[in-house]
Amino acid sequence: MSQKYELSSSEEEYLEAIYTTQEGKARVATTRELAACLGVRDASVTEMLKKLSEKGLINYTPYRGAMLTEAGCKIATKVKRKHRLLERFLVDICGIDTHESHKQACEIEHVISDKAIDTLSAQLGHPSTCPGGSAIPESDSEDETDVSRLSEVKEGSYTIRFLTSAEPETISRLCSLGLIPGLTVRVQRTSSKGPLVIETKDTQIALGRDVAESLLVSPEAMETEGRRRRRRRGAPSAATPG
Amino acid sequence: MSQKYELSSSEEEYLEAIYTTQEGKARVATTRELAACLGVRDASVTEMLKKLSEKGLINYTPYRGAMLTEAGCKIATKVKRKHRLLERFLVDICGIDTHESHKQACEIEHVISDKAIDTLSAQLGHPSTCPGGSAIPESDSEDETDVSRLSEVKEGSYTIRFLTSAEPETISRLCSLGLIPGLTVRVQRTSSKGPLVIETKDTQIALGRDVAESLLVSPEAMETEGRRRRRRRGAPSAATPG
DNA sequence: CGTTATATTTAGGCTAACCTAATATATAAA
DNA sequence: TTTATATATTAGGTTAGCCTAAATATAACG
Ligand SMILES: [Mn+2]
Ligand SMILES: [Mn+2]
Ligand SMILES: [Mn+2]
Ligand SMILES: [Mn+2]
Repeated sequence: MSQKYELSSSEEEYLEAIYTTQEGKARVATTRELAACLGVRDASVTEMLKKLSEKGLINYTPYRGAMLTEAGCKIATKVKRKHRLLERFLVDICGIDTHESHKQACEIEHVISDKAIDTLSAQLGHPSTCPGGSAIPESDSEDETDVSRLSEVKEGSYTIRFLTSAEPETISRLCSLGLIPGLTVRVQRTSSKGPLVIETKDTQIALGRDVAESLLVSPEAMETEGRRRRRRRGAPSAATPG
Repeated sequence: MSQKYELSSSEEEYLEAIYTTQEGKARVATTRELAACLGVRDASVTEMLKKLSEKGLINYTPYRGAMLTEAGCKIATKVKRKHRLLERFLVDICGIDTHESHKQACEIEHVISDKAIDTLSAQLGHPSTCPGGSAIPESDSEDETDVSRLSEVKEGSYTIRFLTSAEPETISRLCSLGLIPGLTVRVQRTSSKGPLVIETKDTQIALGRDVAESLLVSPEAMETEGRRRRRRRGAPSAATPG
């Protein structure tokens, strides 16, 4: 049933392109369209369409065009989701320009795992669109992570998940305060105006509202499986020396 | 001089492997070692060593082994840095297990840009080791973090970034003086002893040395190129629809 | 309907990065 | 030093994914 083929980057790329041309109106994608979209020659497209058809990922009628099958659509959607989330990440978090972020996203999308991308999505607050405005498909695996901006939470304990800001200095500042992912902080007072006072292990810090906005936190974690595993890491593995 | 070749993932991979076998002791890497490390056959290694040698990235003596040149080492270091930072990211932030994170990092490292990885490093608080414990090489591009304690700066204009103190009252005091994050102040005199005199928009304030210590400031920001560009982004580009 | 223009496929090549098998060199043992 | 073993290189082959040019199918037009 569910193909456990390992698809090549190129095969995924073609599926993604078909998905894109079909987006919304569900018409067939023509050879030329795809060639233009992918920056390859028509002949290369034909070749790949035959292969994808044999794998049951598209319905292909020679001289007529191609259309994703259920199976193909599932894969394409996943890839597109990764692409768009990665763009969000690269643009919003890393401050990469849109052209570069597209290029990088379109490579990383083929190697990043489903699990990693779901976490990333949570980190970003489950955005619904990519920087260009296109919709980001939902994940099929349910993964509730409760992430919000530090500037919006009420009193209590929170774990820092991520620093989001395109401004390097903001990040530097947060780092120099030790406010890095993994740290648990207590939010002390939250008057709707003025600085936010938070307490770390040994210090109190007042943060400007704007800065607090760039800190993504989740409620002090109950012991989750993922976290427990993470804490337990450490023992340098001889097998994967980095 | 500085090779503006675009290297393939594979070429980078070999450089990285040579780097790894050389790490610490600077001996040559043998064909067999590399083959084992990369999971390919000896013959494939020989082939690639010749190519890398021609590109001036390694010193290769047939039957003897290979060693990175200055140029090759620079590239290998960059790749390794990316690898290890990505592992940190995938393990710490995404909760991926070490084996998987190694595999993913080893692919992403070849496509993620220098700029993106530097931002990521900052996000993670500039970690010095990968999850396995190996050192993460420094970035060659300087990334200014310019935060210091008010008690230590010389005359000039500064912006208050944070109030840090173990004492809740200190923070309250500073807040009541209007010394909150975001405010720009001029430091007037800095005798090495005694109170510090600072000037805000409309007042002069004398601060005790100890209090000044809990104020983190950065130099009044000039408009940097990076910052300007970043602020300007935004307009969704029709060219790269995600 | 025939003719022309456009879109698509087929045929035949190329390159990077692998591989196996055969050969050559270097090192260790006798 | 000669021989045996381990290591490295060369020669020749395969595959995926691209290409160009030629052949063919479809669509558009008078
Ligand atoms: Mn892609
Ligand atoms: Mn893509
Ligand atoms: Mn790699
Ligand atoms: Mn690697």
